[in-house]
Amino acid sequence: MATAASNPYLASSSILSSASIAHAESGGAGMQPGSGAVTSVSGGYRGDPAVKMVQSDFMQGAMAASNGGHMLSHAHQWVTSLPHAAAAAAAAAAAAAAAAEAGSPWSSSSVGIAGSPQQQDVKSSSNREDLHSSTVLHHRPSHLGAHQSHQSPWGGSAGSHISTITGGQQQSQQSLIYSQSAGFTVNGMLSPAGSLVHPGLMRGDSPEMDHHHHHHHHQQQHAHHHHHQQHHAGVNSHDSHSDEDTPTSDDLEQFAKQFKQRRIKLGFTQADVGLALGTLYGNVFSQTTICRFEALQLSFKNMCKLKPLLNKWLEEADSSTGSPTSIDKIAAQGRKRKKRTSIEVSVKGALESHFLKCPKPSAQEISSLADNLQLEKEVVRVWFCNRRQKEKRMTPPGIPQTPEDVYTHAGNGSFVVDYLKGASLKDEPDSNHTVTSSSSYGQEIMVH
DNA sequence: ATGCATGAGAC
DNA sequence: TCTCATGCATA
Repeated sequence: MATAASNPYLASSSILSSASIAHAESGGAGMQPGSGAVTSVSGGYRGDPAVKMVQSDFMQGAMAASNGGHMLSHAHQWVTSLPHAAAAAAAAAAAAAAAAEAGSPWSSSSVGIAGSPQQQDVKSSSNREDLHSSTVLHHRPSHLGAHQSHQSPWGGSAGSHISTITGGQQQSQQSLIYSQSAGFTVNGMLSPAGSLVHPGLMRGDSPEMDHHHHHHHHQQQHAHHHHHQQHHAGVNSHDSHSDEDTPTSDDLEQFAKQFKQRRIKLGFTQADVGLALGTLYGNVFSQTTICRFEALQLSFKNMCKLKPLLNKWLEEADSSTGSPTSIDKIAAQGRKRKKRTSIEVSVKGALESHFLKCPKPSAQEISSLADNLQLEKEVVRVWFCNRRQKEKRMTPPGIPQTPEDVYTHAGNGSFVVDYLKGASLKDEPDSNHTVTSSSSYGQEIMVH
């Protein structure tokens, strides 16, 4: 059998990346047309000895080590990369400031959308003194690709932004843990996160929107105690932004779009933003996350959580136009990460079909599947997990985000709309939605 | 821009 | 174990 992974760990040090030891574990046992997957190995590790191992670091290491007996029985192709460590001391300061500023960073009532192209709500008042703690924005004037896309009529959905919700605490502490603590002057309490914790999420829909009254959705499971306010519904005249309610999908969509435009105009890359967020509020984000936010490829809840932060960044960003003060980019990494296994297309197809039949295969099924496909069980398991997550994103892959170029004729694209609107049905412990296209499972959801 | 992966938390 | 939020590494 594939003896899966004959390739053991990658020696941490000294391995030169140039060598790619791609080894396909085509097993001898069963002959399969093609190897199941290739683990493209590239020397990971760009070790930086300098990077000290912070607690976080070692925590991770420990965990990884301990879990050795787990399921990754034989697959060992881990490379050491360093942990992202780092947040700067500045971050701490900033964070502290932020904390002070608003009892709850997230629940701030401030803001609305900055410069909206359209009418939109114009928030007034309720701005706090701000922290502007520093000009931590990295300037990155490099290129100004002014290719703003079209922002079309999302029309008016107006408002609502920010929410008190943001139950993101859960993981935020996690983030804090290993993203901060970069040595330096970081004191123990950098993060405000600890104090405010009111998870809970609820969602409302926008009253104004046309007539999709059939969406509802909560995508989150449980919300233990949300003392949220039910938020309006139809409400007030201008309404538009009641900071308390959860943004609607439309709000998020609009915000994301606007955010991207501004970001580009200001000359920042997604990575810059992610880093800036770290220095500003203590939570560092990767380019990936920013990218996904802009593309609405995050869960509804996640979008809601990030919006306030990005919104703040935007404010800071365009208020301090031209202020340099870039901070260094600390990119540390250093933990053992399994090499990314690339799954063959054919195999992916197989997985896709199985997914359609059963989104949540049992351990047994996974095992057999893995066996047939010559993949490690873990890989298969993870594949399904990721696949499921994908289903929950606000914007299914492949769907044009611009209403404009979209076929105006709503033939059946409606499904997409629905998807967007109700992007998340509360999920019961069991699978319940069998959405997705019916026709061809192909691999992408195609609307049209 | 995305695919595969890690880990903390909720069951 | 699964879900969720995130991100390294990649195509």
